[in-house]
Amino acid sequence: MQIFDVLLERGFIARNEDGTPKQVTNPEIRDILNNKKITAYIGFDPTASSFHVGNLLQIMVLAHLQRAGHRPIVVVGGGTGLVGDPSGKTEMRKMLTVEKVQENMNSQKEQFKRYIEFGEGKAIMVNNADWLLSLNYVEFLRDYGRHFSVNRMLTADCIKNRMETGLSFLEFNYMILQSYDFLRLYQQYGCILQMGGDDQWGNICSGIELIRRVEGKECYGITCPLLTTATGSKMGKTEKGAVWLDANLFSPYEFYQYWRNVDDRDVIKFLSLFTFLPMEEIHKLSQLKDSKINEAKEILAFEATKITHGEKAAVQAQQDARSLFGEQKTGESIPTVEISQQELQKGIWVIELIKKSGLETSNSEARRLIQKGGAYINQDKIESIDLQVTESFVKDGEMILRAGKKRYVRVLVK
RNA sequence: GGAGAGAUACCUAAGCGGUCAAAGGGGAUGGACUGUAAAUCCAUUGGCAACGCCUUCGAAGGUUCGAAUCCUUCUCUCUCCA
Repeated sequence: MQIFDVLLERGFIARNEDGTPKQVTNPEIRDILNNKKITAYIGFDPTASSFHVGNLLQIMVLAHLQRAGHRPIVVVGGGTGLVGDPSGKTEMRKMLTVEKVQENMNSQKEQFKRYIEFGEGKAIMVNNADWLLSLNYVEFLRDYGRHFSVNRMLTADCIKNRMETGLSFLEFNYMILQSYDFLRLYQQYGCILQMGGDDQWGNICSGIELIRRVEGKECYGITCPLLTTATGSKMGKTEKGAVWLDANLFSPYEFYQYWRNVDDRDVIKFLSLFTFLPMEEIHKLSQLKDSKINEAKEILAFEATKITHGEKAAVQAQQDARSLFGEQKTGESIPTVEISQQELQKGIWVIELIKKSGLETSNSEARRLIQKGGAYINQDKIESIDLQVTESFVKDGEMILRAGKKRYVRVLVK
């Protein structure tokens, strides 16, 4: 099967009821993608120091394109990040400082390398600050501003939606800058396809329009569906916030657990999107019913963790998960805090220890957890809020704290 | 620049002089049930070595025995007009 159809089947391209692609500017792109080698891009604004699972879909698209022999371009939004994309948002994002954007950009760059191969003849990474920041205002308006119709822009969903809540001129310009990005990439790299999230439709179309006017050439756009989980919430949000791809913000174990705990109804969808397993295999897994689905969830968790954190971390996370939910009740990859021998000799108040472990953030919360009967130390329920934890609780140099059924922290004594 | 409306906890949204640490909903957390799932049910949801005390209703002042609630000024947001 060829790449366009692969993307379609795996769910990267939204489908209509009858299975035909829904969000493609021009059906010609199917033949082009299937039969030629082209250059395609997706832009990423550096709004945070790490990507999260919500961004993963777009990254996977580029990885698939590369595997199919196309040349992906990653556009890092060093310039557009300073403006802020209003698409899909109900209110203006906090303006990022120039330094923060720079910092975020640097750490994001490293993350791409786990999914996409860069280098001679391979994928390209560019920063739109390189051309956007040096633009001359009046010159830019005369050369490109004249191609944009305000009337037209106002009808784009991403702008229209903001007519209610308000839209600053700064954000209004985002679309123009992104369109200009596409034009530059077309001119410089022959890039003819832009992909992006569902909310990027307006921005992408606007870029295609600009290229048509300036260069008289037809380019293409495909958007990916906006992912929500079966329960309707946004993909990649947990109680603790976003599911980060950075191991320091979100440990491989927790990452593994995120996938291990997805809703039954999402398993097949996620296997298609977030692993490289062949579809035949995924179809087989979709036959699993009821509690058997857990096997599919394990595979999903393992494969997804492998892609983001590497095989070694995935093996470790899987091992630890099995041991924690099985007999052993320990593991190296679970979130770990350290405590000193001296501190323990004096004895430490459980509530203090729970707070230290990060399981809860205040004494009151820790106290409530114990009172609700959800706090455990080394698998024994903590019965009293007055418990003093001493060396007698240490086994093999560590203690395992647990809140509820799933939240584990390892306390390492040193 | 002119006229009006508003700002309440993680979000939403009641309260409009004491009974307010602040209803309801959502979310989150713990428990029951399960399959580390969903749905459902119960409980908890400002802080504090805690039947008490301390700090919170945009900010600062004021009125009052008593303020989220009334008054003044300020900041910000929205709507209409220019």
